Order: sequence, then C-alpha cells, then structure tokens
Amino acid sequence: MRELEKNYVPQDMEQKTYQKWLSQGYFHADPKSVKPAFCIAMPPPNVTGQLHMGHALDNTLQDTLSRYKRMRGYEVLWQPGTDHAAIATEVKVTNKLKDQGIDKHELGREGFLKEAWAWKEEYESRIINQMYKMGVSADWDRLRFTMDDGCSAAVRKVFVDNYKKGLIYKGSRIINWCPKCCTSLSDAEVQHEDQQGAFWHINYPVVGEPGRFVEIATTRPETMLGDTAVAVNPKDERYKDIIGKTLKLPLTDREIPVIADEYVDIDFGTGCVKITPAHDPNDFEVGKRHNLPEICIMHDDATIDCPGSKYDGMDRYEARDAMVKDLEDEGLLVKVVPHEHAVGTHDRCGTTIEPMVKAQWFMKMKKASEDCRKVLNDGSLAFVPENYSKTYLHWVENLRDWCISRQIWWGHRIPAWYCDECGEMYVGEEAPRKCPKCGAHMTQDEDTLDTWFSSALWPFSTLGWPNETDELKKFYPTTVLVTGYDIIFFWVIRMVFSGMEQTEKSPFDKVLIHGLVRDSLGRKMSKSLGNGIDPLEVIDKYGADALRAALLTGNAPGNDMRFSYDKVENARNFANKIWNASRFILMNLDKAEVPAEMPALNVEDKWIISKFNTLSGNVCRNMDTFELGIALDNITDFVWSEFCDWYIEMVKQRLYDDADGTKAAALWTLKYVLTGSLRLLHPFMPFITEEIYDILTGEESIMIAEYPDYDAALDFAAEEEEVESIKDAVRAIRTVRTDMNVPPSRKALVYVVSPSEKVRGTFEAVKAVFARLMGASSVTVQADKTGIDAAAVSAVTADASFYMPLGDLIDIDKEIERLNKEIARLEGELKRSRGMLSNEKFVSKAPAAKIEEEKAKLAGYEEMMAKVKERLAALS
RNA sequence: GGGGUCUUAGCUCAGCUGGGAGAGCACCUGCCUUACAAGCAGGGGGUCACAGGUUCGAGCCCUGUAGGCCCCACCA
Repeated sequence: MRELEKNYVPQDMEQKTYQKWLSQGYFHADPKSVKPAFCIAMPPPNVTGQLHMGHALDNTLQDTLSRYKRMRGYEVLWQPGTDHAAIATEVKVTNKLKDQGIDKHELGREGFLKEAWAWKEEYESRIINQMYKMGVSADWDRLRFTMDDGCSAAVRKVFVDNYKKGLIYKGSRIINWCPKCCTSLSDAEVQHEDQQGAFWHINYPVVGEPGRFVEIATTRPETMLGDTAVAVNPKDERYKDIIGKTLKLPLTDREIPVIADEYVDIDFGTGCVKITPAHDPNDFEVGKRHNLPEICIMHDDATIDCPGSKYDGMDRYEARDAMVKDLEDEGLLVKVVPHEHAVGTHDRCGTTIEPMVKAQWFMKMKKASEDCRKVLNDGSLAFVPENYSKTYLHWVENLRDWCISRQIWWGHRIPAWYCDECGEMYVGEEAPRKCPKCGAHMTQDEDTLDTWFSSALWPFSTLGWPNETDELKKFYPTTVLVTGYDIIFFWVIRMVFSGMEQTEKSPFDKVLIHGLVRDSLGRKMSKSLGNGIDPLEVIDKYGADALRAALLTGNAPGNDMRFSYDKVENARNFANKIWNASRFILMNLDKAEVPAEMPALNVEDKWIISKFNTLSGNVCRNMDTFELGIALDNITDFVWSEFCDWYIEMVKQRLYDDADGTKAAALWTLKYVLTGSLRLLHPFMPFITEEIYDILTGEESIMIAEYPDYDAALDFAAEEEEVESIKDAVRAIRTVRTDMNVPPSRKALVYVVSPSEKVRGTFEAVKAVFARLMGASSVTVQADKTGIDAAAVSAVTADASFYMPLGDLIDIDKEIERLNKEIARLEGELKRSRGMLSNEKFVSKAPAAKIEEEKAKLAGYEEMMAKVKERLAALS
C-alpha cells in the first residue's frame, strides 16, 4: 500500500488531483442519463478582472452542493460561463487603450471590438484557471459566454419577441445619463449617495409687475437655462394669485409661466419649484402634464449646450459657479442654505448622473412584476433563507420601465435597422437585405443592450434555448441558484421574469442567498480600501481545502461573514488532523489483514459506528436544507473530537497487543469510519479526501463513491450509552487528577466500585481501554470498597465511584475541600431539579417524556450526592 | 421617508420546530504519551441589549425602547 507523506502539503497534490478528475470526465453531465437531474447555472463572473473572495464563497457553495448531489446519485450539471459585463469591460478596455496612447474613437468600432475580444480571452482564461485551483467541478465542456453565438441568438430572439408583443418599445423619455461613460443607464445602475450641497434661493421677476418676484429654491441652479415653468401647489394660499402669470427667466431672454401642480410640497423650500423637464425626472412628469417644452441644455459630456450664451461650453459645475455669481451681481440671489441631499451616481465610475431626455429602448415591467409575484406565491420559487422573499417582493413591486439601450460598443447590438432613405424601422433577428418599404439600404441601430439583458436569459440560453435540446429537457428549470443578496435586484428578478416570459416557468426552484465576505474588521473588501484578499494567495499558502472550509464553517445562508486567517489556519489544522489520523490508520492497516465483512465488534466499535451513522443522517438533512455550515461543523466535530480524540485513543491498546483478539475488529472499524468520514467530507474538502481515499480504498475516485446516509441497522443506542458512561468516568478521573496535582507520569491503580452488575460488566469489558485513557496502571472492578485504602483520591459519576490510592501523594485537606465543592455543585442541581418536579403546573402540563427525563436526572444527582457524602464521612 | 436585519463568553460567530447556554480564536495550568506541538489533557469566563407580555417553562414566540448595519427612495 502506498503511504501518505509524513507532512500534509496540499500544494503538492491538489492540481494533480484536479487534472485526474478532468481527464476522467467526472464533471461532465449527460442529458440522456436516467438519474434525477440537479442543475446549477453558475453566476457568470465578469471578464473584467480576477475572482475575489466573494466569488470564492459563491463557487465553494455551488461546488459543495454539486459534489454532494453527484454522490447522492444525481446527474449533476453545473453550467459554467462568463459575462461580458458591457460597461465595465468597455471602460477597462478604453483605459488600457488610452494608456497605450490610442483613442477609442480613432480606432473605430470594429477595431475596438477586436481589442475587447482579446481582453475577454485573456481574462476568461485567468478566471477559469482560478476556478481550477478552487476545485470547481463545473462542466467545462459546456463553458459559455454571454456574447457567444448561442447566447447572442437567444438575445435577439427575446428582443424581437418582446418587441412584437409590445413589451419592448422605443421612446423619448428621461433617463439616467453618465456624462463620463456617455451612455444611458438603468435605475439599478444608479447609486444614491448623500452629499453636502446647498439650496440656492433665487428671485424670478414677475413680468409686468416691477419689483415683484417669485422666490424659488433649487439645488441645481445651472439647470435654470432649461427651465420652462415655475410650479406652485394649487392649494397654496400664498401663491394663488400668481398662477398663470409670466416670469422672466434670469440670465436669459426667455419668459416662463407659473403653473399649478399637486407635485409641489407646500412645506418644503419656498413652495415654488423651477421646472426643468429635460433635466429632472419629476419635472419631466410635470412637463408632460402641462405640455411644457423640453429644453436640453447639456451636451453628452455635461458641458452646457446653449449657443450664444456666455455659459456655452462650460462644464456643468463651472457653469453653476458662474451663474450663481451673475445672479448675485444682478441682486437676484436671495440666500444660499446648506442642504444635504441624495445625488445619483454611476455605480461603475462614480460620476454624478445627469438626467437627460433621449430616445432609448425600454422594456415594460408591469407583466414582469406580476410574473415575479406569481411564482413566489404559487411556490414554484423559494428563497433560502426565506426572508429574502420580502426583499425580492419589495423590489418587484417598485419596478419601473427598464431602459435597455446603451451607447457603448461592447455588447449585443440592438436588432433594429433604419432605412437610409425613408427612415423606416425594422426589428428582426436577422439583418434585412433592404428596406421593406422603399427598398433602400438599412443601417443597424448603433446602440447595444444593457448587460443584464443577456444575463437574464442565462439559465436557459446556456442550455440551448430556443432549441428544444436534450439539455433543456433534462435540466430546466434549474434546481438552485446560488448568489449574493447584492444582485437579487439586478439579476435574480430579471432572470425570473425573463424565464416566465419565454418558458412560462421560474428558471430555478430555489435561490440560495449568501452574504458578503468582509475583512477581519467587518469592512467590505474593496480595491480602494486595499483590504481585499486574493483567494489564490490563500490557496498558495494553506491549500484550497483550507480556504473552502474556512469559508463554509459557521456560514449561515444570507449572512455576511468575516474572513480571517485564523479561520483558514484552523481549517488547515483540521486537514492536518485528518492527514495524521489517516497516516496512523494506514500504517496499521498495512501491517495486518482486515476482514472483508463486518466482524464481531467491541462496544466502542459499535459506539463509534453508531455515532457516525447518526452523523450521516444529520449531515444529509442539513445539506438538503442548504445548511452547509452546520453540516461541516457536524463533520468536523465528529472527526476531531469523537473519532480522533476518543475512538483512536480507545483502540490503540488493541492494535498494539491484540491481547483479546479484537484487533481485526478495531482495524475494520477504523477503516469503515475513516472511509465514511472522507466521503461525508469530500464535497467540502475535495482534494485531501480524494488523496487519502485513493490510498485507503484503491477505488477509482471518491467523487463517484456513494454518500453515507442514516441506516437504522447501524443504530446501537445501548452501546452508545455505555461508552458515554465510560467517557464520563474518564473525564471525571482526569479532572480529579489535575485538581489533586497528580503528575501525568504517575500511574495509579484505579478501583471501579458499583453495586450494579451491569455497570461492573461494562467497565470489566473495557478495562484495558479504560486504563490507558486515564493513565492507570491497572483497573479493578468490584461491588464495594473492600480493601481500598481510605486515603484515596476519588471521583463519582451517576453510575459508579472511582478510587485511586496514591498513598504519599494524597493531601487529605485538599481532598476534603474538593468534595465540599462537589457537594455545593450537586446541591444546586438538586434544588433546580426538585423545584421543577414539585411544581404542580409543570407536572400536570409538561409532556410525560420531559417529566421522566427530569426524574432520571434527579435520581442520578441523589446517587452522586450520597456517594460524595459517604466519601467525605470516611475521610473526616 | 419606506423596508429589512442584527444586538449571545475578551474577539468572531453557531444555537434547527420554546425543555437545564455552544464552537473557534484568545487566556490560565499541565504534558514533546511511539498519527498529529498545525498536537493532547484539564480549566476560568455569559442577569443571551433593555422593559413588558404569552407559557408549567423563553436566547428562541408577541409588543415596546435603545443602539448598530444594510437596502430601497424623483421632496425640488
């Protein structure tokens, strides 16, 4: 048999193991399989950079679920891919070109796209390489990209279908404009930030009434060049008489009306609002109601567009300062009041959004919103944890029409063409040869689609939709979507309504939500803070298994977690523990024959098998409810505390001398429990488990082994109880030895005294094991304390008393003090227990089982109390 | 302004359907016991934010208070 290296060095084996899995094709899913299907569509990472800790968590959760389900007999498809990340990538490539002294516009659309594709290839391969390192078991044969041919065809079909259904339309409306990226944005891409600004109070002169003014308050004086009215509330008594009058717009030659609109809040500001329909969403609505002109006063880069004016060409903030100064000079500036307000910024570049009226493509959200609500209500979609459905609903109920066109090059070009001659528009999946109306050449719309338009189709576009593929039949709807709560709005909702619209099904049954990975101080990991930790760095130092386990331990669905090297080290230590325990077991297996079938077992063998059996059931139950953190904790606790610290220690004597001929049973049990534990652990820590499993079993791979589950035939309740009683005794004696300062080197005789034949039998059977665990030279079991030196150190459990005659070592006073402390503790317990049982209401209302349990506890305490008191009497 | 969520040991967090408070790290005391010092054994430390309520029984359910965090939001 091959041996394990003396030291656990994950780096040496992980990639070798991964290559083995790849070459064996274990990650590949077969749509023709008769096994039940389990499918996860991987949230496609952006090709803008490399993976961070959040991706590492996301991948680990999905990989763990995938591996678990494979071992449970499912045909698992974990569908991988990457996202073109339209604006983000466009910005990156533009900057890269700029660094090389190349201007994007000089390069031209075609040349730019060539550069962008090269960028995509480079970063995609980097990302995939990182996933290999993490152990990601996705089906790489099916790697997809949101802009590949299949996804592009799906995008065109959805666009055209929705256009024909009237769900997609082109219109001139107010949209969020990023002056830096020079593109429109959806509401979702706008981040609101509180900023310290000001309220500028400005007097607008009333025409024909010299000396009379209307005082407006605004946070954006520079937009006044686009004012087309001033509004007051019709119920505002102060301004009733000026409604309908005309004002002279300062700094211009224009005159504008005073209108009445309910939108104005009487109690806010001065109660008079300047209306700029082309640069404010509210004003836009007011303007529509009152048929006001929309005067756009800015270029795409947010410089003032007002030919003939002195402000023409100034940046919007430069213009603001200039205009305020001019107003002051003219005596029209009343006052400036500091005012904090929320300002919209572009989530990708931080630039302050400029609302603009532009012709854009939109998607109606009314039906989408209804569809989203429907699947949640009828149960075809559920969130884990459940309370995220509230967040989802909150968003769903506030959906406004989605602006889907973008003025950038990197993305899916909108499948609309316009006639060069007559302007006729054609929308279709393929380019038209000529204008259907006049026969002239047609030119495609310059705009591309919002990146989320293609991501929204991901669960079915990757499975071959709109073709009726085997993959689609087998794996759609997908089983579970694993993602962070931060993109429920961006992505989850859009996938749901797109899935409903195209396939009439929710694209997944469940959404498993995880939190953010924060730094050890609880801060968000970010580039600007420089507190991000590269997963590859952690893997290089501690191994992928340690990283994965660190990310999963104690991680509850939906909760943020802090990342710390403490956790990674602990996980690595656990791996090391398994490594060493396995090394020990393998060494022993190597030297002896192990029975093929289960031999006659000792009580401790049955105990550990029974414990393992219970564990399997618990782990499966937790996995099935997506409590991966708890499942891993269960396994860790069992392997480390029960199996290594107790069981292995218990059987050492049998392995060394085989005095009672039960060595084979011990070996069999060690192998059985280790094999099972490795299988349970494999989804979490795939590399180390494969490495050891290979040597231990000689089987092809742990990946295709069966996952253990609860088996009633292996439930040995009686043996469990017996061994727990032995453990109690061992702990009691160890504690007493420490309390009495008995050096570990001092081996003592230990007497086990119990009137119960059954208890004596238990201890008699495990005498050798018992002696070793508590550092005894030998153990004598008897019914009473005949022949035991009165000056002995003692311990009691509910089942028995234990005596260690240590002669010279014993300090009687100390022993008395210790016994008195024990009596005080027991008195507390007795008081609590008796109080409960003498409570009429408890006895009459609590369940019978609970009462019985309490009675048993009371009996145990009384027993112990009697023993301690007797012992005390003997000493004094 | 609306909504969500949290408050448990010095630190980071578990605690599933209500039935005697847990883990890891840190700390203290012993141990290099022939798998493992990346380890073993033992130990200290918590009126489970506060105030009420429901219940035989509340960390867990209900109401309120205080503080923290997050998301959404067109009050100019």
